[in-house]
Order: sequence, then structure tokens, then C-alpha cells
Amino acid sequence: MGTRERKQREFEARETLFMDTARRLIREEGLLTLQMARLARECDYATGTLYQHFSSKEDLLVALATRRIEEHSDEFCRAAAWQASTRERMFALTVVDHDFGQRHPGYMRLLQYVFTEVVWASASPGRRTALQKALEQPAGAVRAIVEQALADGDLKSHGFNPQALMLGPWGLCAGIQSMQQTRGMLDHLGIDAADELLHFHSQALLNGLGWQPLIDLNDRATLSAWVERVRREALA
Amino acid sequence: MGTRERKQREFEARETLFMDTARRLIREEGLLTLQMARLARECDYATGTLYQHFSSKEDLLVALATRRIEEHSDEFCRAAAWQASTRERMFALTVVDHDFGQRHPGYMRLLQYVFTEVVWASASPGRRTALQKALEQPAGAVRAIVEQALADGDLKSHGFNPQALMLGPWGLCAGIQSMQQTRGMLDHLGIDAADELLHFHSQALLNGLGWQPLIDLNDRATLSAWVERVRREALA
DNA sequence: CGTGTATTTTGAACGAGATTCAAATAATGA
DNA sequence: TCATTATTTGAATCTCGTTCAAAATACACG
Repeated sequence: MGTRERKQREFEARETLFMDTARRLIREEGLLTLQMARLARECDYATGTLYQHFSSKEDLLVALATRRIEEHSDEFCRAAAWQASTRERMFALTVVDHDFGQRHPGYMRLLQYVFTEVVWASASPGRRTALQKALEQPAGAVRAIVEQALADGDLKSHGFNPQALMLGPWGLCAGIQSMQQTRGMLDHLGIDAADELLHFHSQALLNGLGWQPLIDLNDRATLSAWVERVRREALA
Repeated sequence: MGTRERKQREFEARETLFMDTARRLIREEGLLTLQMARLARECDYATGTLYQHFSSKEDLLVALATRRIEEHSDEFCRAAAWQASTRERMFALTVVDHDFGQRHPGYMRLLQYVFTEVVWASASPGRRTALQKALEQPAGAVRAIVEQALADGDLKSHGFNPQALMLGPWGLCAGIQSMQQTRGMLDHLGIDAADELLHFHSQALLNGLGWQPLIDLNDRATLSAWVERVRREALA
């Protein structure tokens, strides 16, 4: 009998409803003011029902972040599969990742919050591993590029494994994006156009890793042409 | 009459007491469980008195982070003033910053939390600008190195100002450190020895920026010798 | 169908803790 | 000394997140 399956499907549909609504509430009124009771009411369910899905508010936030990562992941992997040199593809990931962050400002803020010890530690282990699992796909895509670059001789391993080699570009991208998140921080340091700077420094790092073909960084016009090309072609 | 000044001094002393105690409580029992009433009681003051100093819990956290930055700043600036090439000094900052983070794990977690939209937005504007002001000293130290490197011809500007050029190394360091903070994240990605990787990628980035003298990255022993030298000399 | 049992949903009650504020206390100055 | 002003106090308030006993619903079996 399909009763169990139907139940299962309904349960999942409800979870989706909760998450969609939570996302809307956060967009409309901010992460700060999200209330569990309010969310339940908005979905015409009782508070307790919400807690059948999420063991705590933090749990919900981790689930939201996970779903966002999954959505982002599609776009990300599409860019990773772009028909181009490994160097171009690696750079494309930086551009795509950052563009996604700019397009969804709330997403980055949520991720930043979720990875905080305070939140991360109070989410359920299940949700935490689900999030880590969701990261596997994009991480795998990056690693595949690194592996191919190694195989093709575009990149030397320097004695590190592929994951280790991708940490730099990844960390750089994450670091600059999170500084960009903190309102007023970069302004105050006298930095603007962080986007262009992220692209510039990413290319510099790839050059420094000896990732062939090296590109000339002296000309900002060339750099922005690269970025435009990625935006035009990598997501086509 | 010095009455006003004495009052002022006593007020500041009390603030210091609150902050020292808060730090101890956080160290002993975690950021998560810090309670305002508890903190006040621990200092033999009423809750309301605590609120004369800090407009909210978030405000207190930002103040704590600020003080930590100030403390870190000394060490940081000492390393920046190391008698060595601009390239060596720039790299030294990465090492020192990361070492400080490793030595004070709670510090990094606090910073990460404080820069979260949720916390940052609920701190008072005064505390926020105080924190930004505290960042000026280390930021200035980094910028000075970049400026000297430009003047000495160790580094080309590529059309960017000094602050812009320092964003990459800074962002890389911050990004990798914050990934390191998130328990289990790097393990799960199959990455260990993130310290060495931070050093490696930092050097790669500096090479990629064309920061003279370039160093050879093929040999991990050379890299770790650099790190050791920094630890030995830069803070002497 | 009716009826007993298991499952799910409900939302009021509870608890934890941040924040406030009227009253008490202390400092100041005439 | 006493009126006035500033500071301190901590119980009361308020805001949620979370729980759980009761109600509602679904299900199984005679």
C-alpha cells in the first residue's frame, strides 16, 4: 500500500512549505527577526508541527543553508563543466560563486551565520552532515578541475593533493566575500570595487600557483574581458 | 576639581572588570552560554549597571572583539616592523595572524560571530565604529608595507591603490582561518594541515602579484624554513 | 460500520534569559 | 543639615524558543 509513501510525500511537501516561507520571511524582515511561532502561523500550522521537522531554530537555518547550497551547486557545476582550459574554468568558479553571492545577498549572510560556532553547534548532527554532503558536489567539481589540470600538466602538485590545492582559491573567494558582507568594513578601509579585486587576486593566485596558461595582470581591461567572457559563456 | 576625572576612571575600571570577567566566562563556559545577569552577578554589580556600559549583549561582544583586536594589533605591528624585505614582512603577517588565531581559538570564533549580520546590526553604532577604528592600526601597518614595496619597486601597482593590493593576502588569510574554525569542515573535504596550506597559498599569491623577490614553491622544506624564521625573528 | 489503538497536530503553558524602570541609595553642593 | 541630582539596584516585564498533555485524526480489526 502506498499510504506510507503518500505520508512521506506530504511530510516533505510540508517541509518545503516551511522552508520556502522561512526564506520569504527572512527576505522580507531579516534573519534577525525570524520567529518560529510566526513562521508556523504563516504556514497555518501549529508551532509544535514545525518542531517535528526542525529540532531547533538553528536546525532550520542549517537546513535553509543546505538548500541554498544545493541550488547554487547546479549553477556552479555547470560553470565547472564549461568547455575551456582548466585555468579558465577554475577562474570561472570564482566569478560564478561571487556573482551568486551578489545576486543573493541573504544567502551569504545566512551561510556566514550558520558556520558560526554558536549556530553550528546547536544544529542537529543530521542537518550538519546534510550540509556537508551538499558541499560535496561543488567541492568535487573543483577537485575534478584541479585533477585534470594536474593530469594535463597545467599545474604542478607541489607535493599537495588536489583538495589542498583548491583550498587557496576557495579560501580567497570566501574570505573576500565575507569581508564584503560586513557592512561598512571595506568602505572604512578605503577599498571599493571589491568584485574587481577578487577577480584580480584570484588570477594572481592562480598565476602564483603556476597554473598554465599564465595571464598578464598588468592590464585591467584584459581582466574584465575575462570576467565578461565567463559571464557570457560559462553559464550559457 | 578632579572629581569628574576620578568618576571617569572608576567607570572605565568597571568596564574593564566586566570585560575581563566576560572573557573568563566565555573561556570557561563558552560563548553560547554567556548570560548578562550572570556576568553582572559575577562582578558583584546589578544587571542594570552592566547595561550602563553595554546597550545589549551584542554590544558587549563587539566591545570584547575590539579589545582583542587591540591586543592582537601590538603583536601584529611588531611583526610588520621586522627588519627584513617587504616580501618577508608581508608573509610574516600571515604567519603571525594565523598563529595568534591558533593560540586564541575563542578569539577567532568571537570575531566570526561578531561580523555576522545578526550581531553586527544589533550592536550600537559607537561600538561598531570603535571596532573599525581598532582595525585601522593593523590595516595601516599592512598598507605601509605595501607602500614601501611599491616605492622600492618590489611590487607593481597594477593600477590599484595599496589598500586594494592588500585585500588579497588579507582575504586569503581570513577565509582559510574561518574555514578552519568550522568544526569538521576541512576534515570532511579531505584537507589537513591547513596551516601549511595557508602559508603555501599566501606565498603563491605573493608570487602571483609579482612581489619580489619571488620564492621557489616547489620545496616544502624551504617553505617551512621560512615560517620558522618568521616565528623566530619577527616577534623577537 | 463501530470501536479501540496508534499517530499526528495543536496551542497554551513553561522556561530561559535579555532588557527595563521605579524605587532606593549615594554623591554633591548650598 | 538638607534639598537636589546622579547612580545603582534587582524584581518585574517582555520576548521568544521549546515542550507536552489533551484533542483530533488516521488506522486496524472484528
